[in-house]
Amino acid sequence: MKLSEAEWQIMNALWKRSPATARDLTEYLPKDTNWAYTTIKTMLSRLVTKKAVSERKRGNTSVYEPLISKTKARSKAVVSLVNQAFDGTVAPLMHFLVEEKKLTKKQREELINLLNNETKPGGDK
Amino acid sequence: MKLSEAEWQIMNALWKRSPATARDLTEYLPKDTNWAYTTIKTMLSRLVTKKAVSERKRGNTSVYEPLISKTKARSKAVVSLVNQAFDGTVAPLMHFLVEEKKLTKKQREELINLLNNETKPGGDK
DNA sequence: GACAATCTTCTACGCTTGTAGTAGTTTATG
DNA sequence: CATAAACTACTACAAGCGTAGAAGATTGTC
Repeated sequence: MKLSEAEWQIMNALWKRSPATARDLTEYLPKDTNWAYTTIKTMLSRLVTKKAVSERKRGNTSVYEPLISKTKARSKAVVSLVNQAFDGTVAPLMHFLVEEKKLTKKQREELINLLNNETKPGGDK
Repeated sequence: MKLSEAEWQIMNALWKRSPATARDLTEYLPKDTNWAYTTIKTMLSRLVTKKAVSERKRGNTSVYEPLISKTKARSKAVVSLVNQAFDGTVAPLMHFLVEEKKLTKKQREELINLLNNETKPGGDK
């Protein structure tokens, strides 16, 4: 299941504020996202169809919750990008990031740290 | 200008083999891409319209060439991903890559090296 | 209880994408 | 030259996406 751009917006909002009604979401979407209420509903329905989001009724109002984790979605997205644009392997992407994106000294140090600490177990897989 | 998935395929082929006819491309596309010749032509036309590829005639045959660099396209793609899925900043993506993707010892060392060598100048911007 | 506010479900519509067929034009070949 | 092979330009068409309106059901308020 691949998320479209607009769907990412919704999911991002939902990950921030989990059991949420469509109305709630309006506040958690980027301020420059001026979607009609029904647009949000449409996106939510589509996400429900895709099984990316669950829907449950409280009174006559739907309450939504993500069914896929942010980590999972990110992972998918990264894999797609890598396959599409980086010959299918992560290393060139890393390379690219390190070379192209000027990291601050701090960021660089932090990464080096991360890299030195053997791959840590667990996390939200 | 954002490239679609299929467009990436074409561009990747074109970056590998630059002045190329549609026919040429068939050989540079992933072997599992069994597109009809006219499909490739359609994609190329669309890319020409988008100004991502140039078209010039040799006899009655079109010869195509990329107008945007791979680096540029990659950059765009990374920025999109970051905005969409990583809160707009590169660091979390790096984090993610380092944590989620198990890198080999070698890759890790290489990266540390990269990180230590102050951001080098130039490259194909 | 009547009216307003809110929700929900359906329907819509133009644009992009993936994929390709058709018909007509050029070129190569016996 | 006649015919085949290769190209081009145009058209098509279904699915997905971004965006939202309309009509009907529910609920809150005076």
